[in-house]
Amino acid sequence: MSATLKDVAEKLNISVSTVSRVVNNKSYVNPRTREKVLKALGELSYSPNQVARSLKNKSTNTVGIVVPDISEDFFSHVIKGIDYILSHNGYSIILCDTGEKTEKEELYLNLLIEKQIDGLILATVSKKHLLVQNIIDKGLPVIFIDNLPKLKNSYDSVIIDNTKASHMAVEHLIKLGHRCIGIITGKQDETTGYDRLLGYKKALQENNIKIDESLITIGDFKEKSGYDSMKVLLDKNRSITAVYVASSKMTYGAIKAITERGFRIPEDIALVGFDIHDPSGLITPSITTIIQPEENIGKAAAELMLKKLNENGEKFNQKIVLEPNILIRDSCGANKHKR
Amino acid sequence: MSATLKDVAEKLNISVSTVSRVVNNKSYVNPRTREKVLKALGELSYSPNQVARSLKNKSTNTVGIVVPDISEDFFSHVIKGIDYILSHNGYSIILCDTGEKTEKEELYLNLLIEKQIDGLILATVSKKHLLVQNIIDKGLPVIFIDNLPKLKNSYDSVIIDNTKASHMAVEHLIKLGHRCIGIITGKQDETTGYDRLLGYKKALQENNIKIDESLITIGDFKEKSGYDSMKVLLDKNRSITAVYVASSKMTYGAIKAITERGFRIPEDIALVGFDIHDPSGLITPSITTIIQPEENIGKAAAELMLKKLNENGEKFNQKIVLEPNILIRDSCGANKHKR
DNA sequence: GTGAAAGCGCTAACAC
DNA sequence: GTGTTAGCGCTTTCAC
Repeated sequence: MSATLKDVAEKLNISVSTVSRVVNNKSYVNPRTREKVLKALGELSYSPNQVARSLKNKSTNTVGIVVPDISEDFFSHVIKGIDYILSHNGYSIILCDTGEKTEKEELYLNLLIEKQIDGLILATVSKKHLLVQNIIDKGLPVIFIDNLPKLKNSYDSVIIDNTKASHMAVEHLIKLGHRCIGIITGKQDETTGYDRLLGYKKALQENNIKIDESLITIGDFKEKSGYDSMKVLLDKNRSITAVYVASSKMTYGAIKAITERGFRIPEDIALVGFDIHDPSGLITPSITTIIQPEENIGKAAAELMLKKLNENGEKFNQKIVLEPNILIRDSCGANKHKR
Repeated sequence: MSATLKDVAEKLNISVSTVSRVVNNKSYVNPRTREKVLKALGELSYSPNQVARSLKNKSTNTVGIVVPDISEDFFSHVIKGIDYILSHNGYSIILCDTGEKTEKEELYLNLLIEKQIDGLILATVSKKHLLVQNIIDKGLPVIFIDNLPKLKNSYDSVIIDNTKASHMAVEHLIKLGHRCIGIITGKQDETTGYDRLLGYKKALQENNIKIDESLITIGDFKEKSGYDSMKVLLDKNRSITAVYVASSKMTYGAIKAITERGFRIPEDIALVGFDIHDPSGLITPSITTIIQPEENIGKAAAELMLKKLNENGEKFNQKIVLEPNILIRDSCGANKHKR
């Protein structure tokens, strides 16, 4: 076992409070005793017990992070950004991967509460917000990322402008001459899915293109739904010349469907994807895509968290909206296409 | 604030110990009082304070995970595996991303000690093992993954058979008729880099191919070093027909170098990469690659950790070695190639 | 079957 | 400037 304040105090025949004072650099301590203590601290290689501190201080310097899938590029990068900021400010993170399961999310939230986290950053997949509402009501700082819940009051969040993201993607296709543009978005009870459809519609309307419901498909952000939706689009609407797919995995699925049906990208179908990273630079054709500033989302969330943690008790209810980017690569070609 | 045992006890005019007993289901409690307590627990929505428990029990049910870069596919998948197993066993994880910095690694290790973690899973980048040696000597369960340190005694680890991985890769190239095969491996003071070179040499020797030092290059697992090393290989050795690259990022770099020099894969240079995932299936040419069973590495590490945690005090010093896989795709062609 | 009491390691009034 | 004390919320002997 490692040494405690008491051990050090006994060794020097002084009181624990004095030792505590030098450890924490609080209030004056006689320089001479201070020296002695410092020396003893080193000799016994004292290391403060944060659990005891936490119990006393009612603060663990820990924030919980709950995400659906840590192996997704998006989340791993967000987490990297969070950890970068929080670790520089004396906080550590307890990471929880829900595997996109609502029940697991609940288990984790309860566990985190028991562990007395100081704050929570949450990418929720749940539709029932009772628990998280309780947590917020209790006064624990909570910041939502990625997907936003429907709660009775406003709350803190860091997201990208999903409407704008879609708008950018669809604008791009329209500028290239496409008018019959399909979309594969996410479920409409998730803000990400909803907003991404909204931006699509807005872009079309602004360009006086009639919205054709047969060009709209709803997936679940997973690969198979992208594949299935794309097949539906190709079958239902023979004049489709372009498609915008609102998640990375669905994009992969959609591309497989397009290829299987014997169409070429971008010659037959132009495509804008989402969150397509391609670190190898070898994806062919390279995919024009919306990119979220993941690490910055993480950093912004962490900074907002620090603010909430410090200006204790204040309710900010900030909604930080970062700008998405569009990365123009080859999957839309450069010119007007007709199929 | 949430209710404490004391709150519940006072409400019922009984002692905290009784309440504690029903919460923990320990020793007999009169069924009638038990009922009453259960009811009160619910009414006050009691939630145990794990910090207090931890202080008392000297166990936090938390394991620290320290990795160089959480946004790397390899680590994010390993972590997913770890969390999957540990969360099912009542443990949570504190995640630390060192950004491949030795100093940051040390900071984190000290922090984790202060937070009184019950165990540590570590992918170290450090060459100085003083601190981690101390941690092990203290009796804290430590498991190494990915890269292994040189310590005075044996220790627990979960890795893949890196020698075998290289052997498989090079065998594959030899079978295809290549005899002049380059390698880009990692630093020789890291076990990963060393073992991967070892397997390369073994495969050549077994096939009576003389080892040519000009075909061996050492990178640092990052993209640029793969790029630079490949250029060196192509320049130094005009008869090279194949290359094996021992990390994902270096593979990307190497491919860029090959392309820039105007060579084709696999026609001019056959290539076997490492950890190339390609969820899109769109990388062209698709890369034949060694694949590590990441989630299983994580799961194995977590299970070993649980074992150490439970059979308290025992020293296992197990070295769990998982099998790598080779995924045959297109980057080696199918036949004998000469340049 | 239940309660009283000590103590985990620390901090922070409050004395002196 | 330093020591004494109480207490954070919990578990666990030890009595009764």
